[in-house]
Amino acid sequence: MTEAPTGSSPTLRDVATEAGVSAATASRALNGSTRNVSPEKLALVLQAAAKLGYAPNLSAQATARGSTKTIALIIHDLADPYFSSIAAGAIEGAEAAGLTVTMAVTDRSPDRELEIVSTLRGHRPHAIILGGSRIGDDHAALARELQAYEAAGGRVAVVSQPALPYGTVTIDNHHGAEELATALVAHGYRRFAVLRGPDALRTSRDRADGFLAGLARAGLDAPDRIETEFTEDGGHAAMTRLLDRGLDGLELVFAVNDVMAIGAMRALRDAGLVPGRDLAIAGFDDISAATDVTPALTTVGVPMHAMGLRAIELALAGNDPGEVVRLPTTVVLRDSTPRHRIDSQM
Amino acid sequence: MTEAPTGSSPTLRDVATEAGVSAATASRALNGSTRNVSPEKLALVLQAAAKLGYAPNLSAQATARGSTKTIALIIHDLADPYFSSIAAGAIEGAEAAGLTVTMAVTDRSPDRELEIVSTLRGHRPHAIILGGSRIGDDHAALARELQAYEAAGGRVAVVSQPALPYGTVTIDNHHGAEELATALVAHGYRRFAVLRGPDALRTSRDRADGFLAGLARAGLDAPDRIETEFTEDGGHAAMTRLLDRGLDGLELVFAVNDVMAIGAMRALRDAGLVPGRDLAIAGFDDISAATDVTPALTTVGVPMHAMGLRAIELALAGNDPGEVVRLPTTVVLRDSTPRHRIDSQM
DNA sequence: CTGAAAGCGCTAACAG
DNA sequence: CTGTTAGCGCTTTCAG
Repeated sequence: MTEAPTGSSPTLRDVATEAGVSAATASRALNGSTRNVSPEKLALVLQAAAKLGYAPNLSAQATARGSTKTIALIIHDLADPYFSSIAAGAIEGAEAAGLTVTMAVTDRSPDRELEIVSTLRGHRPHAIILGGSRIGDDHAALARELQAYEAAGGRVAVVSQPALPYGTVTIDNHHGAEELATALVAHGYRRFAVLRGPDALRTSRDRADGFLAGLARAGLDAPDRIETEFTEDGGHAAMTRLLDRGLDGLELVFAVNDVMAIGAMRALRDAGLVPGRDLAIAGFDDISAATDVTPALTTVGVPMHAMGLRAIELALAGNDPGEVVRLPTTVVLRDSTPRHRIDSQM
Repeated sequence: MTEAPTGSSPTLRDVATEAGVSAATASRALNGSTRNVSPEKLALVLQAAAKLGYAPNLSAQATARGSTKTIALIIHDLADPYFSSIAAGAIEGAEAAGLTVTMAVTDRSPDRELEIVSTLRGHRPHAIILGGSRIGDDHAALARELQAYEAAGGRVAVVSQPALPYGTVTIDNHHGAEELATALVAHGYRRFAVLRGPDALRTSRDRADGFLAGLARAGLDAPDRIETEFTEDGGHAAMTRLLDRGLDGLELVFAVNDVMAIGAMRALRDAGLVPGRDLAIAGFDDISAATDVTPALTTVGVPMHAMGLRAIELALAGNDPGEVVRLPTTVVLRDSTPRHRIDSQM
């Protein structure tokens, strides 16, 4: 691959000579304590810089200073609204702090994630943000890499992974799902099924368990649980399976995330049924698509943008190493779970 | 047995001494022409690096080499599926080439974009990718900044902005919309309205114009044009306005992008109407939400992911400076525009 | 093949 | 306030 020579960018020295001052003065005028340089020279330097179209070499700055103005953000999938919202929040927070965001995507592969952390470490970023829950439970290698980074003075913050010993911003998946269950029971529903993701996925587990807990608290039996992929197609497939088997009095299906729920709705329509009327559906996350679908999807709102933002703050503040910030979720009842008729109460 | 001092990462020299070789050899073993170092020393160095958890300081590497292994990606809005898909494609391409992506978002502000280009230039990235169409037509300052970057050996590629003198990957918005119009006319539609974005937005203009051209070719009159925001709320507002004013025989509304179309569908439902039945709707982009809504949205498919990918390739190849890659769009007819009854053909 | 030495562009003590 | 002098961590001639 062609190595484009960056040779001809004007350097600090160019600016300095152009302005008739020393490199040190130029540096001070452009960055350092602006206070200590005379107004005239300051103007001269600024003018020279503008004339030459000077842009400081950030790499050189970084090596000289020993620290960078960047934040490394690792997420699993940019095309997923869940992650891109977190990323948007993180970027906003970073920019507010005058930091640039470097970003890499893992495609949900733990191996790739490990590799990325290792590479990113080379950038000596101010902080590394892990933006999403991990697939597996095997953190050993990742933890070691992170450990090394932190030992060298780096900061780490994690979104939605209460498993690592770093500042973490998360939500209470269990509680959110429990509240949803309670609200749905109050709406008159009694016969549920749960569409859940792979068991290894902590998030999925917590949400499914929370939902069951909510039902249990209302004195209801544990519902059917169908395991499937954590994706829209997964939701579609699971619902199709459910339909094949016969609904048999089922009133509401809770999918552990919105995309699954949306897939389930699609399966219903494919079978000639109307979501919300023939079978109620609820999801989790409140991605923007939740209000685009018809009927609008009942779900649990997750403050994704805020999570990204808070993760940055957590990393930058750097007080309590293991601090956990738990952001509140909100049950959002929409048309996919209309108030249920009383006579179905048993 | 040298222990890395707490608070800083092990350096190349640390690895070198640990392995009992010179820094130069360590450098060669870890990066340079692996050929020129003896197998034993190679092994020694690798082992030492692993033991110390060494991660090369990329900034230092960059200053020494004068070039970086990064690509700077500038995007308008990460939460918008259109841009995040482009970004995902770009990231994929960059990673395939062993490059890291640095990313900044402009929030659709030209000033911010300019500022960002200026800052990014300081990173001396291998290439800068502008990932989306610009709001205004005033490129002067941006062009100058980019010019300076390129003069210093940087590469630039642009997505969807045929206005700048750089490698550009784009789609034929005009043609795509024209084809859509033709297809819809063939479906029996005759009375249209167009929801368009701000006039300054080139993309919006081209799509609206293309649609009109398609109708004109079929011998139909120019339809109503409503200008609004380029967002879902904009689509909602415009459609609401349209409803207030009375549909008056209107059969189909074409919104210049999918999010606007989805907003319009929402407005319809808010008014108690059924999209697709009472009024047909079509959009442009084919974002994933287009298949989530009910009825599924007729639209023009844009290969966003591929655009991001090609932009990287274009930048990296660096042959023709002003090369324009035009990716094909595809009309996708879905349920939001059912075949129209013949008797409405007037 | 390998080490010594000279930078890369910038910052940060130190004297003046 | 400002110039001089050292580096930052790494790469890369240039001799051996």
